[in-house]
This record gives sequence, structure tokens and C-alpha cells, in this order.
Amino acid sequence: MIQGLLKHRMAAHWPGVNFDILIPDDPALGDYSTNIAFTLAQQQHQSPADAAERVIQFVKDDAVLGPVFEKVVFAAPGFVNFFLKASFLQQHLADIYRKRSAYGSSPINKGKTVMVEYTDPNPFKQFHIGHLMSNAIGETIARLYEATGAKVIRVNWQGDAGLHIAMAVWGMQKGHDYLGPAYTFGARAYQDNPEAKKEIEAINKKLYDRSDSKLNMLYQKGREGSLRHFETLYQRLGTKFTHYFFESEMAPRGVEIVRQHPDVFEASEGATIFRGEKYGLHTRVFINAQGLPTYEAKELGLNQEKFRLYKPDLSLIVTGNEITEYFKVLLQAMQLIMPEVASRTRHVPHGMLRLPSGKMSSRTGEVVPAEQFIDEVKTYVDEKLAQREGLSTKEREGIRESVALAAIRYTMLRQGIGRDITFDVKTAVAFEGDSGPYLQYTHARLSAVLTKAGVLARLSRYVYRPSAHTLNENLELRLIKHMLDFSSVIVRSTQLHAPNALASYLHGLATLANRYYESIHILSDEQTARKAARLVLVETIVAILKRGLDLLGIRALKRI
RNA sequence: GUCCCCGUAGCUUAACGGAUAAAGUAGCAGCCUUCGAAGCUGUUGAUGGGGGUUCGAUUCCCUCCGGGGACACCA
Repeated sequence: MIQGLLKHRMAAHWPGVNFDILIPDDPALGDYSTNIAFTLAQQQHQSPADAAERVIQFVKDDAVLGPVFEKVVFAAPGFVNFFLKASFLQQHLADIYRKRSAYGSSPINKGKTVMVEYTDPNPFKQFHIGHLMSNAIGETIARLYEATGAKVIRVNWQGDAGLHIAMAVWGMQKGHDYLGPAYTFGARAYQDNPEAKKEIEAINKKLYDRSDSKLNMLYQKGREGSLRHFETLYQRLGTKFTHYFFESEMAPRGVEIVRQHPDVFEASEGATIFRGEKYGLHTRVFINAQGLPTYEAKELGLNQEKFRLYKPDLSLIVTGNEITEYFKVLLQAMQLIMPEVASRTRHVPHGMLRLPSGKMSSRTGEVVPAEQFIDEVKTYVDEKLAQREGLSTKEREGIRESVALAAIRYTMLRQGIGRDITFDVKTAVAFEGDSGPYLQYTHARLSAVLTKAGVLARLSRYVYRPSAHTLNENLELRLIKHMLDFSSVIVRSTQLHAPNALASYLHGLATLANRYYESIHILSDEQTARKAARLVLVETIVAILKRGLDLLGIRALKRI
């Protein structure tokens, strides 16, 4: 919040100058810091120290910024460091406390409609841990946009048409179950058995023009069953989609778009293709030699339809990064056909969830189904919780799912989304340190103080007077300062599509809070005013932890 | 072969071009008669190699080495 204010006031005073407001790693260097003097020095041909002096003067004289800082100092080789006044922090706690349930919200995306496409499992195929990853990342990005004021449309795009479906239906004909096994069986046969390959291609054609009622029935059964199954998972994961798009519905539209643009596409070996080489990319087939649309063509239809229905200002597509190159080609083609759509569409690739045994692939059948995975983690959680004293069997039952999901989600969100995660079930889902359960634990531990404080906790908001309270210990001020930065972290996480920035912030808050918790004893304090002020502080921390966890899709528990 | 992404403590990861490269974990040494020890304190330990741009490079450029991905009718 102060960060934004500094940036704003200084940018207004030095228009066009490029600079940043940083938060030094070492708190001894200040609460905030700026590098603007380096740039000013270069432009004005003076020393950084002299430029810094001008910056210091400006901030000190500024009616808004001046009173906020205890000191503003030059630091070699050219930084200007800002130290907040303790009294400012103390007074600000009251403000944070008042807004605590919505604290951190920022209006930067107010009035905008943002569409987020994520999860995207395919009917007839396994919902595996890769989809879990897409779901965790997409859901958090959606929530971040909501926290910054946008109206968010959650979208799920599902492949209920195409060759993979034909493979699955062929597998169903051979007696295999539609929730995965039929597809795996069909896919293997397609590769190994030329006879089967022909049959599957024939089925693909028939399904496309819906000419065979027996096949249609099999298809219908598998499709409905798959979708029902996915819905139970979304419920478990806490995702509610606004709109479901299906390939089967977008196929005709896609074909039409391709046919309408002979200037963009060309015929080659019986297929209709896009020559990506002209743009430093590669060629992709949009309509195959059988006249059927590929994924590429369907996606043209999809993106057009997205904008026709919802007119988003920004349309995000969250998928695994193995299709990054594919997306460049698609976006290039879109740029030529529907530039207004293409310019507002962005691909947000995430890394793969890797297992020690190698890449997960739904083609080789080496998938780890999401449910099996969650349940496995849950078993591990159970063992941990059983060692915990004072937690009844019933309480344990109630939270194991939340703890398991917290562990999984946090593991996926705590690092940069573009990078692969090597997932070892034993070690990746940690319960100590930088983990989801650690944050849940901190939340519960602090909540317990409030519960034990009883009436006083509820009354503390009335007792609390910022001008009179006695919060001045170093950790207390650092905690308030940390909370002050919450909204800028949310803004940064949103703009960079970096949930890990938020995760790391929350871990920092929890660490400070735990350190604080261990350094003083709140409830036994005989100075009522100080005790009340500390309870306000704790209640504020709890609220922000809860809010941050909610953005990450993690349940804040009172007992764990 | 061409294009894209990635190489940071033993391991898993941070760092909008900024200061002494930050955490977790593992290791070592400590802290429970007080609000929840899944915690806290201390400690050992790192930018793949070589050039360049810059006041300043983990970050940008070139090159080499190593890993992953994509590259015509799958998604």
C-alpha cells in the first residue's frame, strides 16, 4: 500500500523516469527502498548521492509521504531507503483490522471481465494429477483477479470429439470401462495394430457425422458418465465453472472459419494447413485429409465463441507447457483471422508434474489418477494426525481432506508455475516448514489464542485505541509492516500470474507470527490495554492468513 | 537437424536489472511446570563453464556443456 503510494507520487514528480520501489531483504536497510537516484543521476549528469539528496528532499516535503516516514536516507551506491514511523504502523493496524475480511483487495481490474480457462480434462480419459495442477493454478489465478476487482468467468474446455474419443469408443466395444481403461486400450491398439487403427478411424468419421446410432449410444453413455465423474472432483476441489465448452460443439464453427480464410490457410496433401514457418513457427494441420477438423480448428471456434458470449477484456488459457509451441502457432493464425480476439488472449503455461519414474503420460497409460493421488496423500495425513494429542477421531475425520488438499495445492503453487515439479509422494507433500499444513497450523494456533481469550477477544475491538495502545516491540511492528504489503503482493501475483509470490508472502507472515507467538505470552499479560492491543494484532494476522489461504484455495482451519 | 524452456546450498525451490543471493528440507547444536513443539533459536552450505552489455547481472546478449519439450493430419 505504501509501496504503491511511493511509486505513484514519485512517478508523478519524475514522469518518464524508470524506477522501482523495492523491499530490502534486510530490514535494517529500511522498510522500502528505491533505485530512482541511479537513473536521475545518469539523466542529469550528477552523482547518485546528489540525485538521492533531491529524492530525499522531495519525499520529506511531500504532504502525503512526509509524515509517514521516520527517516529517509541515502545508502551507497545510490539507494534511497525509507523507514516507516512506528506510530504510523501502530495507527495503521486499526485500519487493517477494520478491513480485515477484505484486506488486500485492490481495484486495479475493476470493471474488467476476465475469462480463465483451466483444468480441461477430456471425457473418456483419466482425470489425472496434471489436471489437478491446472485446476490449482487456474483457480488461484481466477481468485486473484476477483481480489483485484475483475468479474471472472471460469471456463472448462473439454474434448468430447476427435480421434481419442474414437479410440475410447472402440475400447468400449471391446468391453472396457469408459472412465479411462477403454481409451488406454484403444490408444494402444491404434498404435500397435493396423487393423484396429482402420476401425478406429472409421468410428471417428461415423461419430463426427453421427451416422451410427449404436456408436452414438456408446458415446453418449461414456460422455455423460465422464462428465458426472468430473463434477464430483470439482466439488471436492472447490471449483465452480461458469461455462463448459465442448469440442463437439465448436467443430463445425472451426471448419467454417478455416474455409472462410483461404488467404491464411492452404491445401497440402489433402489437408488444410497453416504455414507457421512464415512467422518463425512450424506448420500445423487444421483440417485433416478426411475433412475432419483437428484440435487447432476447433480451438479457433472456441476462442471466437468465448468472445461472442462474454466479451472478456482478457482471456487466459491455463495448460501444460508441452503445448506452448502449438499455442504460438494457433495465436499467430488467430492474429490474422480475428486480431481483436488474439490480442486479448494469453496462454498461461504451467510445468509438468513429474514422477520419479518419468513423464506422466495419458498415452502410455502411466497416469496417476487425481483421486487415487489425493487419497494416497490423505492416508499419509491420517498417520500424522493420529500422532496429534487432543484431536478427536471425529475432528480428524473432518479435516484430513482439507489438510491433504492443502499439502498438494501448496506444493503446486509455491514455485513458479512455468516450472516442472518433481513429485515424490513421500517428500513433496511436507508437513513442516514451507508447506500448506504449516500455514494451516499457524492459523489454528493463533486462532486458539483468540478462542481462549474469550470475551476479551471479542471486546478487544472496542478496547483498542490506536493512539493509546502499547505495541512497539520490533516483531509487532514488523508484523504490521508485513501486512501492509499484502495488497501489493496480490497485485504482483495477479499481474505476473505468479501465485508463488503470494505463497511466499504468506509463509513469511506465518514465520513472523510463529516467532512472535513464541517470544511473548499474550494471555497471561496483566496489562489489559497491551493485551487487548495484542489480541487485535493476532486477530488481524489470523484474518489475513485466512484470506491469503482462501486465494490459494486452501481451507483455513481452527483445529489441526 | 530446427525452434522453445530450464541449469542457484546434498535435495526441493526464491530473488520486478539492485545492496551481504532468500527460504524449506537434510546435517549439527540448543529450547516444552505458561496461549497448540506440524513450532522456535543458532550453525554448516550455492548462481554449470567462458566471453560481453551495465554504475550494478542469478536476471539481458553471444558461445560451449548438461536436462526437458515441440516440430503434418493426436490432444
